[in-house]
Amino acid sequence: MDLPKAYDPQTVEPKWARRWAERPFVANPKSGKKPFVIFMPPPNVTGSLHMGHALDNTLQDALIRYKRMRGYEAVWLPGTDHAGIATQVVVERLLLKEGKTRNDLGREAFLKRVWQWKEESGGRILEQLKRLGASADWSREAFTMDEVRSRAVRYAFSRYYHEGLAYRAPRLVNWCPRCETTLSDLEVETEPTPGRLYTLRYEVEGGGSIAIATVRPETVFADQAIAVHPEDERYQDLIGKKARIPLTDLWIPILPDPAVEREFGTGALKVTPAHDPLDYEIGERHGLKPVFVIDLSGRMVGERVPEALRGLDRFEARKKAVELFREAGHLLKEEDYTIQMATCSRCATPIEYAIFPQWWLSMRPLAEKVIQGLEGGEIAFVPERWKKVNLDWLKNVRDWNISRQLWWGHQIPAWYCGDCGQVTVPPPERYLEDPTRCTHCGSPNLKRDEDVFDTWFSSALWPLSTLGWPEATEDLKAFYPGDVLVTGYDILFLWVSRMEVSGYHFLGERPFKTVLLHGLVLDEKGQKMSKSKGNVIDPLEMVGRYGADALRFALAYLATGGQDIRLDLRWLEMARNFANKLYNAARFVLMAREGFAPQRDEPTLADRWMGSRLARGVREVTALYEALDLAQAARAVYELVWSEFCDWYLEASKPALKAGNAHTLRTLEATLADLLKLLHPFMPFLTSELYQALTGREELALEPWPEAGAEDLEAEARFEALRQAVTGVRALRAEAGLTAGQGVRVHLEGEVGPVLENLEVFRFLARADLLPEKPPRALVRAEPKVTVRMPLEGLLDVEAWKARQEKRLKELQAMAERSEKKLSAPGFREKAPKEVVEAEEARLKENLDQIRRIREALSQIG
RNA sequence: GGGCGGCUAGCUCAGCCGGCCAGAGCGCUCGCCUUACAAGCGAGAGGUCGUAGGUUCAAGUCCUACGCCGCCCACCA
Repeated sequence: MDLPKAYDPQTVEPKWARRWAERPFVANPKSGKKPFVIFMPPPNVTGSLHMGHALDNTLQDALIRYKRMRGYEAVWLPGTDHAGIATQVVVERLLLKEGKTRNDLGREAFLKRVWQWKEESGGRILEQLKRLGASADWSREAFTMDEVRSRAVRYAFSRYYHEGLAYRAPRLVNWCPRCETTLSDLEVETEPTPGRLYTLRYEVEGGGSIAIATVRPETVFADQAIAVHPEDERYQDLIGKKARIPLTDLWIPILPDPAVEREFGTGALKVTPAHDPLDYEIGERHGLKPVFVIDLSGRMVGERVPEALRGLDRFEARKKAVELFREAGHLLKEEDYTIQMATCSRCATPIEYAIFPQWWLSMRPLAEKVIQGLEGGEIAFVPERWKKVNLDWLKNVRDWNISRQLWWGHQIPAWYCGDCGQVTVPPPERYLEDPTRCTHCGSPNLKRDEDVFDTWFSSALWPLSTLGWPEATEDLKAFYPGDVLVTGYDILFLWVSRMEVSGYHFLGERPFKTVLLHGLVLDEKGQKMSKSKGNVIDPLEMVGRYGADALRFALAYLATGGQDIRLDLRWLEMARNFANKLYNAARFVLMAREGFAPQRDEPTLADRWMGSRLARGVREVTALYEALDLAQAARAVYELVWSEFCDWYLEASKPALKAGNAHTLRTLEATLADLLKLLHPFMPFLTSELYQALTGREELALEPWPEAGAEDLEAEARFEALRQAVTGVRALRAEAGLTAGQGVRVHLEGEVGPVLENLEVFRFLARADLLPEKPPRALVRAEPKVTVRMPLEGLLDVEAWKARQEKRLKELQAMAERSEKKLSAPGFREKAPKEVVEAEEARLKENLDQIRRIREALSQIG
């Protein structure tokens, strides 16, 4: 064997990545195996892999690989999302370099460009996932705008429309002036922004005035009323009167409305239905007409706006308007104030509002079915706390604006009649046919809606559409509902809830059985990673530096309890070192096998011990995978591999190997093989490589999961005595100031049988020989099962040893005291379970015994 | 305004449906190139488990307040 001493992932990983990409794990709906299905959250075609994807897909791949080895028909359906705005923006930016806009090209040519771009670079992110080792069914790769998925979108809309759940209506909607499209409420964020609160005086008819507070003084020209709380004593005599908008001759009523907060500002609110959602609602209650003074590009428009402000950008206009009010004596007060600014979640531009007809989805009735399902426990949440969050959202859900004024996306399959003005949407039975005549008046004068659907409208159908719905495909029959949906909690509402809605509505059933929500990957300071902050850690760079296995293992190791992960590169080092450790352990086994000359074949104590620990390990790790606790599973395997297999068994096996014990070699090989299997879901590359070298078998991913064997408690107890003897010698050696190379002779007392029967193992591990006689004066180490004595001869450092013993004595006494107190506490013996009491007694006895032995040793040294 | 998460060793984190002496990785100290591995081996040091109460035979673990840090939802302009 001339394997290099240090493991180099770069020479191993690409080979396997290519193999799994070129010959993917293809799902077979007719295998007869029990299916285990995961829908991969489709990354944006525009995107490149970030740590969130790496985490998300590591967890999914670990589950899929685990279940595949357990004998399930493991189905992982991958794909990408067309990501409406994001993609359109990318291509528009490319056009800009040629000095063109999308309008220069026109819709058709522009879309051609986007598709072209998508074909060229849209597959990049999936290629990156393949490098991470994702064992998805690449033969079933889906795209939210491919033919099958487009059919699903058309069918879903047709159903919704004809069931009266999708409707078109003019309402106040969120508008992003930069993206030039409407946004759903979920795509609007509120950003605390330093600003100013202005108090303005409005003249009231018949003399007097009323003061209002506003952060948007430029919108006063769109005011339709002033509202005060109905029970506000200060304003009772003003209700019903009219006030004049400053700088204009426009008079607006003073109204009572309960939505007004009396404590805020002056207690009087200017009502501007066209430029504020709350005002819009108040306006609806009082029949006010929304009037716009800001257009879709964010500029001041309309006759109501004083000429000096007309055409100005909204923020420019604000400054100017304040000046005008000040000059005219309308500005009563101006103070610093933190504005809760509504911004576009994509581009952070402050939102405006607009009213034009949009398609809406009635969420209330749709959510109802989901609520029932969730309350009936049909979908499990991990961690559980998200269930309530999900339910609360569903219970308060508002209608969803599904239209977007973009070109890239699914164009809404609705046609408007040029004659009667009515809408025609193809019925579900002929959902793929474009209508040629208006269904209301028969006119052929039809024009298709120019808008496209919100990207999330197609994402919401993902669990259905990836299986070929609405066709009754084999896949759909075999693989719906999915088993575990793995994603970040940040898209619980945007995506998960909406899939629940689609699933329950169209198939009458939950789309998945369990939702596993993991945390977000943050930078070392706990901040979100973003390009603008420059704190992004690129997963592929980490793959290059540490290997994909190490990245995967570190992420899985850290994904505890759905907690956010502050990425610290030290964890990647830990994982890389672990891979190296495993690699070297395997190298040892392979080297041991080479030229091995069997002399005997009998199980050693160490063999039996390892078998027992492995049995327990398999049982524990398997249970953790089943509980979806992948972080603890990763930790348990780490412990098993490093602290048990490498630290003890590998070392203990050396004398037996030298003696030609074939049983030990077989145990080494078999244990390693099982450990590789347990670890494979986290570190697929290295484990596959090593398994192949060890067994000659081609594909570890397709090997069966290990069965937990029987535990051997007797062997464990006896090996434990041996371990304590070894540890005792090592500690004494260090306390006495001896180096590891110096051989020592020690006397053992207590449970010495295991040592005597495994003398070579003891001598090798402890580098010590046994003294037959108890030395009169010795440094002593009192372990629970054995007492180790090292004769006081030569230059032993007695002081260091003494200090150590004194310290140990104090600890033991403190513990013994605690035990005694506990045992004598009223109620303990009566109320605590028998095992607990017995364990406490045993502990006390052991501690007292150790104390006695240490005292004895100290007194003999003097 | 409502809700959620975090606060455990110098650092980054496990443990929290109560019960073996509170753990890991890194860092630190001492000693080792021991024929798988210095990305390593052996031996150690290092925690009033945010604060204050409470429940319990028993509390990082459950309850109640409070304090910071962070996130989500919501119509105080």
